[in-house]
Amino acid sequence: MVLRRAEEQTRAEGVRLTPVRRRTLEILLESHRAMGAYEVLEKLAADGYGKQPPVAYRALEFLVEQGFAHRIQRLNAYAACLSPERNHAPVFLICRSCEQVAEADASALRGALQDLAARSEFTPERITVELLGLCARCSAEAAA
Amino acid sequence: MVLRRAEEQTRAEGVRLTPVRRRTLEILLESHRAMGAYEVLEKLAADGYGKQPPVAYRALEFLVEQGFAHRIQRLNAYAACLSPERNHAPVFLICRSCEQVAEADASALRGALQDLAARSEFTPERITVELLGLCARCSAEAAA
DNA sequence: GGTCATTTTGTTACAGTATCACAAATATTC
DNA sequence: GAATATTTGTGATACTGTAACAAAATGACC
Repeated sequence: MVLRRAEEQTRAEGVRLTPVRRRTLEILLESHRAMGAYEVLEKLAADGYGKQPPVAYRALEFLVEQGFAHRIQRLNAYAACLSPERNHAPVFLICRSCEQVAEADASALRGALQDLAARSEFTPERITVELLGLCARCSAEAAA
Repeated sequence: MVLRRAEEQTRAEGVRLTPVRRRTLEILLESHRAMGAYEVLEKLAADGYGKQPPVAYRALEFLVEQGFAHRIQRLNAYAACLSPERNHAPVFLICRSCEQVAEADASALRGALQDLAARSEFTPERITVELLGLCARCSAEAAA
């Protein structure tokens, strides 16, 4: 069970699975859905915890750091498409330092993703593959 | 050249690459980065176009529809991790109808992604793979 | 060219998402 | 139990995105 494992792991790591944090994990587990931070916040507030956004954001951040939860990504930024063939599914290489975005071709991944979706009887409509990290130049600078 | 191709394609499709839309594409092309909608808006406003968010959002939406730009995804929702081993890189199967999130294992993709990153001399730190679509139940309901 | 329907642009107003800065409370260490 | 560090809570505010509607531009038709 996930909660039990979380308790053990936090004890082992010397970090604290405090009541808010624990309750936040429970909320995510109970819903089985992707939840917005404000949705989590409402439930925390209903249980007597703080009512302000940072309460939820901090607990969620902790869970993500510890690997107990994931941050599901959604829309926020735009980049021109450099190879505008119809229906291409690019991989984005996003540099977190200079914010340059490179596109690479995802066709090698496509087959694997289709298989995976088929095994779960899932019908994919939009595929998102992003690598966040450092581009060649910035990682050279970081090393210098 | 991307702009020229966009002109031809829009003419062929019978849609209009109006001045704002064209300028928006130029702005994205000039920056070579992922730009937020408000950043684009500032530049549009400086060029004498509208100053309100919808101006940028609409132009960007058009470009994405036509395949001239991509929407880069960012943080918005959270889900509990069901297999909290350290360093696992899950694929998310997100149902756009019921919002359930399933995790599948991405290890099959990992190799391909590493290769791809290596070829671009890119150092990945965080990998995001998401499939947005319909889960088995919702797609059955949609068919009914 | 003038009229009509359609599309596009612009604005106001507002909803949703996220962070900063600081105070109060709680644990941990010695 | 006093000192320190961590965590929680609050108010204020910034950033991101959308709804609704009016004005302007475009295209089709006569």
